[in-house]
Parts: sequence; structure tokens; C-alpha cells
Amino acid sequence: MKEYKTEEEFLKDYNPKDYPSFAVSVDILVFGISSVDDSNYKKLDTKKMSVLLVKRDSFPFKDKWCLPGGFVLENENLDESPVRILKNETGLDNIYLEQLYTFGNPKRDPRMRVISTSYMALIDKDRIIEKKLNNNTCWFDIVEVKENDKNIEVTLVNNEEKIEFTIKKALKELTTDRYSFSIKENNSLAFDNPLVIVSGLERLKNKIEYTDIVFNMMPEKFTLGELQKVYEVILGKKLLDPAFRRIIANKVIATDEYKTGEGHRPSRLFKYNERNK
Amino acid sequence: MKEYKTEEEFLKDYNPKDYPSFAVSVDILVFGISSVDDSNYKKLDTKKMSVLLVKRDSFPFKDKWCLPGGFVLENENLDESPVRILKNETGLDNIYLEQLYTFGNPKRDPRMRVISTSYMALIDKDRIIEKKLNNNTCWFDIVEVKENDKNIEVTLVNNEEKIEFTIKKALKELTTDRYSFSIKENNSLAFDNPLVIVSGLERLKNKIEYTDIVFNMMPEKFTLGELQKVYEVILGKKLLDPAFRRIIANKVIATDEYKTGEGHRPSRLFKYNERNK
DNA sequence: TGAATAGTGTCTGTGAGACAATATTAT
DNA sequence: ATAATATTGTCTCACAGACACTATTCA
Repeated sequence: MKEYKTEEEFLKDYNPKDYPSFAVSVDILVFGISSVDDSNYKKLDTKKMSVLLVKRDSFPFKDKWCLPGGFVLENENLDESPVRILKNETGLDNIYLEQLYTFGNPKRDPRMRVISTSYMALIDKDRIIEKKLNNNTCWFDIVEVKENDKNIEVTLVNNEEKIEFTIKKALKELTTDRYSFSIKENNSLAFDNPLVIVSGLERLKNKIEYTDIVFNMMPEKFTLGELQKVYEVILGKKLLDPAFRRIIANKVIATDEYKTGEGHRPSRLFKYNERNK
Repeated sequence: MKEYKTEEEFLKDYNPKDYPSFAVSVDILVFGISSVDDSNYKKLDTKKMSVLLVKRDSFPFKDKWCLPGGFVLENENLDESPVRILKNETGLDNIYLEQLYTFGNPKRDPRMRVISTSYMALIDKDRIIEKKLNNNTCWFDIVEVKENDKNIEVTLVNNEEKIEFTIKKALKELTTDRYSFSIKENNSLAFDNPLVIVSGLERLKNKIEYTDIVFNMMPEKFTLGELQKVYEVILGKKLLDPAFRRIIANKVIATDEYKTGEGHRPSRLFKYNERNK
């Protein structure tokens, strides 16, 4: 092996082709919260959470749905790649993004060896509803997440289609960590996208409890009832009013405005309290 | 654009060179807990946490210390790469590993474009102390982690050397997430390794509270005093005995054995209670 | 015997769960 | 008036922090 005196000298001789080469892609799991009108004028709108999916128009996985995503560019910072792709594919800009997990199964993509880093994006879907999505891009509502010791079953629907998949939970052998996930049933989604969705759901459920992440999914002003409904959708359970109000008390600031015309007592509008802690 | 009828047909024509190519590497942050003999025969051994570092013998970053790691192989699952590398570089086998974060700054490595996924490994260092490490591999004790609103300062030492670095904490602009980290001062470590170390310290601190991860760093049988000292080293603060015992009460099972000969009342040995929840 | 840790008892304050009660609106 | 949500009050229970006390060993 040749000896080099300086780093410059070494780099001049260096040949990148000596190392295995991979394509690197990102998958973006976009969660959006939106309102569902209730027919009863007295009832509050309910909230639902949706995932943004793209219909693949080319191989591999042609005609299956997949998460928005794409390849990282040659001189692009990994963390900036999802920002660019989200803007291109969906027109969405200035959005909360966080890295989830990097998947690197050699058989992930039949074309070539791909390493894929997944990101989770959170938005208030009502706020961007007017933006036109590409016509191969579509919101799917998360209508059911059934979890027990062994499996997680997820059901997504849009106007015409229904997507279902099942994830198998397994305790890792050696470790005392949480569960590891593997895909058990999946007919509609490309790649290992079901794993990404489940990881994101878990991450969101956890982080809503100890961060202020939820306010990325809220409009600027909101009632506590609305905020509570968002918590309930994400956590998948009802919360008691007084307990909820205690929890979020110092995360919000009251405004002077009220939301009226709802067929019942008007409720005060609140804002996110950014200076919290 | 040519139209393909089947996936097979498409794949035959497909040329991987159409996509930017990256090298993919893993960095492994190995945390080990070990005992420090106290000169006073009556005092309990204290515990310390150490990080495994390797001295680089080639460019880039020649003669700097870095985390064990290497390139992912062509047909290797990403998550299996750190297992192989750990075994080769250190002889360590059957170890708790979890993925931390994937770093992909284009200037990370002067040789070429590299994406690097970091993993955290946890071990009971006393249990493997007899294994001979390569002579360019060395444990550094984490002797100080000073954190305030703006910075995290970390000091590592081995017998001869002292490594210090400072990480700058910044609130992300858009997001309401936790802090984002950047390197402020670093003279001794290669690549972005200081970021990996700090991420791991944070992850460990968090997870020790809501998982059983700590038992990966314990011998099979241990006293509650020892376990408490490990918590204290990781959390960086003293804990009160009764509170601690309440917390870990259903994570451990008492054995019939006692640890004696310590110059004070013997203490019962406990085991990890695996069937917990 | 004394230093040191092991292990337990218990008081207090905080905070979540639960339920009740009151307030206010649009139809 | 009524249905529906908004908002607050408060009781109880679980649990963490804090401190005190007892137990036991070995040089």
C-alpha cells in the first residue's frame, strides 16, 4: 500500500469506484389534519388524519401507491432533499420535517441497490387545501389503526380506493428495545412504505406527549376543543376535558376572539405559546 | 420516453448509472459501562461510561480518533452492517444495537459523497474487558458533559489523551421540535463524529426512562446500588434511594444471592425481569 | 466500634383520572 | 326550551421528592 504524506496527495490518487456504490432516496410521509363536516349543525366538526400518496406511473411497482419521494442529488444535503421533493411533487413549502429511519434492505428496490431515508412531514391540511396537487397525488384518510400484541392493521381510504396492510410486531431477540416491525400483508403500497407509515404513526403518538409538535398541524388560531380532537385522532382515544386542559395549559395563549355560530356556546380561540419553556 | 409493458422488460433496459451514486457507511457509537475501584475499601466502586474510538491510520483525518465504522457492502442489509463491522474491528459480538440518525452532508468526507448512518451499541464493558482490542482501538471515558441552553461540552479521556468538543444547540426555525445540533469546536475527532456522540447521549438519557435498555449494560446479576449508579452516570445526576427502588421495582427480580465482602452490609443480587410487560 | 451501604417507612405536594356543575349559544 | 359544547371546580388516588430510621457487615 502506497504511503501518502499529505491529505491532498492522498485525495488526488483516490478513486471513488473502489467502494460499492448505492443510490440514495428519501421517502416522505406527509400527515395532514383536516376537518370533517358533521351534518348535525350543533355537532362540532370531527378531525381526521390523512397521508399523501402518489400513484406510480412507471416501473417498478407501476400503478401502486407510494409515498412522495425521490433520489437525493449529487450535491444535495440529505436533510434538504425532502424539502425540495415536497415542493416539486406537491407544491408544499415551509413544512415541518423530521427524519424517521433509514431502510436499507438489499432487495428493497428491484432496479438497484437503494438506501432510503424516510422523513415525516406534518401540516394543517385545511390550510393548504386550495393548492392543486398533481393529479397522480392524492390524500388517503387514515380510517383505522388496529393494534394488538402481534399486529398493527392500517386502513386508508380515498374517494374510490381502500388500502389495507398489516405489520407484524416482534420483540427483538437480543435487545430489550421496543418492537421491530415487518410487513405481513400489503397489496397496494410500493416498496417498504407500510413500515414507514407505521414508524411515523408511532413517532407522532410519542412525540405529541413530550413536544409541541402538534402545533405544526394546527391553524394559527384554534379552539381547545379542536386541539383536543386532534390529540384524540392521533392518540386514538378520547381524552377527558379537564385533564386535557391542564396538559396544554402552558402551551397555548388565549386570544380575545371567539368562534361563534356553532349552535352552542362559543369557544375562545387560542394561539400556540412559542416561548413556552 | 419509452413505454414498457412489464416490469421485467423495464428492468432489462434499466441502467443504474442514470442515478447519482453514493458510498454508504455506518458509524458505531459503542457505550460501555465499567467499574472504577475506589481506594477506600468501604466505598462502593463508582461506575463510568466510555466510548470506543479508533485511531485513523490513513487519510482522510489521518491520526485523528473516530468511531468504529466502515462502508456498507454491496449485498448487505444496512442494519447488519454495524454487526459485521463491530465484530471485525473489535471482536464484539451479540450486542445491543439501535439506529440513531443518518447524516448526509455533501462535504462530510473529502474523498467522495458519503451517506452515513449511525448506530448506538450498548455493552457491559466489564464483561468483555478481557477481549483484546486492536491496538489502534481504545476506550475513552466520558468524564464530563456540561450542558446549558446554548452548548454541550463533552470531555473524553484515556490514559494519555484528552478529547474535548463543543456542540452548539439551536432551536430549529420552522419547527417546534427539540434542538438541532452543530459542531462548534472539535480538534480531535474525525468527520461529524461529535454529533453522533451527542445524539447517542441524548437518546440514551431519554430511553433509560421509558425502556429497559439499561440492562444491556449490566452483568447478569447486580445489586440495586450498582444499577442505581449506572442510572446516575447516564442521567448525570444523583437519585434518591427510595424513589429509584420504586421506579425499577418491577423491572428486576431478586435472587437468593448476596454480594459480600464490601466493608458494609451485603446487598442482594438482582436479575433483569424480562417478562416485564 | 464506626464507617459505609442496604433497605424500609412515611409525610407531603403534584398531577392525572373521574365526575359534577355551571355557562352560553343557535335554532 | 333544548341540544350541544365550553369551561371550571373538586375529590380521590397514584406516585415522586424528601427525609428519617433501622439493619448489617467488615476492618
